[in-house]
Amino acid sequence: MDKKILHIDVNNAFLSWTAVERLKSGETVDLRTIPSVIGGDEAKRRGIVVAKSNVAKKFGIKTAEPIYIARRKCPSIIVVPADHKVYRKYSDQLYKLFLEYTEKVERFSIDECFLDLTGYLKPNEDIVKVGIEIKEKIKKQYGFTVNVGVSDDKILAKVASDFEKPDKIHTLFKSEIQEKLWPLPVSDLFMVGKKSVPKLNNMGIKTIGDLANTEKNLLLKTFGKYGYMIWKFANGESKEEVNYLPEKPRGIGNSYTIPYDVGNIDELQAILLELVEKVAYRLRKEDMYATVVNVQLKNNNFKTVSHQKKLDVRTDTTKDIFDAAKELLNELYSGDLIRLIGVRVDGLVEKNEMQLSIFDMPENTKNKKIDETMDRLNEKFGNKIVTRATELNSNTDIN
DNA sequence: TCTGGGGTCCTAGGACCC
DNA sequence: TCTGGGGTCCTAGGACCC
Repeated sequence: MDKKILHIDVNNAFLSWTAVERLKSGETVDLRTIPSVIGGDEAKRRGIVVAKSNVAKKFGIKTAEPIYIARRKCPSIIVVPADHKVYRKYSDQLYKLFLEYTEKVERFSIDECFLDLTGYLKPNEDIVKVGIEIKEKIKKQYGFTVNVGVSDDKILAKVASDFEKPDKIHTLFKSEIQEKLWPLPVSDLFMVGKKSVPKLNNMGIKTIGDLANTEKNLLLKTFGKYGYMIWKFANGESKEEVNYLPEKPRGIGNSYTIPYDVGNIDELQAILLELVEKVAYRLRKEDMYATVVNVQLKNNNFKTVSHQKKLDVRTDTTKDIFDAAKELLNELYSGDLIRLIGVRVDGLVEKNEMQLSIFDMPENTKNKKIDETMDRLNEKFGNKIVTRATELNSNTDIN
């Protein structure tokens, strides 16, 4: 049976949500009606555009570009900081609303969901009508707009929601791809980014239609798996499912652009510990163990290097992760001036089941106890109240 | 006061094993 | 006695997404 899929995407999500929130608290200016962006703190060297109003877009302002460039394009631009709590709130509200239509809702990102309505429509009920109903309900109830893509293929639904914006619904059924999809530039296809476009263009592939009609094996030979994937997307044959069951993360990371360049490994190590504490805390919240630790450095020339290390023993303790991360930092650090430092845990495995035996040996229990206590105190009194910097940075073994 | 941060997945090459 | 080949694991880096 043909699938019935909606992809729903909030228009200028962060900016719209901030605008709505501000209007609710008495602000009279709607950020959506003036040149405005959500942006990072320039003084802290995080000054890029995260989201923009349609008015800002008319000035040629682009997402992810430095704010000083945006300001050059529009000197009167209003820059507003991000507020992830607000975004989470609206995202959750949307998700709940979608669940009224089907239990098969995939949260693809904070502001995008796929809805699989296959088998959830009444006899003769039109999926487009349902899409319109959802779109209008959101506008009326919450005061922001969304785009809706409708298709019998997941990837096509996603591409469709990206057609004309804002506050629009578009269909892109498999039967419509020749007319609606193939004339578009290949860059409009999901997963075709700015590195692939010139390579495809050099092969004479300019439109999605060109891609769809290129010999599959040529793409496979030139681009490997990736080539075959985008070929399937271009032909409306993604066969992708709406993954509505919550999934455990594959990795957890935290990185930090330091407001100034750092050329001192002790200082890097101190920052690394703070990052590890956050990562390890989240890992424990997920009830998972890590088997790989990864440290990344970006120098003042924006060159990025990373090292990773598989652990002999899976762990969720701050100490184990920090010990590994410290080693990796020492290997990596060559005396450059460092702009960003990051840590990730990967190869996550679920805690449940057997697996206990040798990993719960007595020498580990003390570190676990420390972590549990720290987590409780941090939850009670807020982060940063408690720090173990001295213990973990000293040379004494806390075992 | 020049360029974020969170992810996922893939690839290529080396080590190692049979 | 002139250098196999398949498989797995590990690592570093990169492409892409929002």
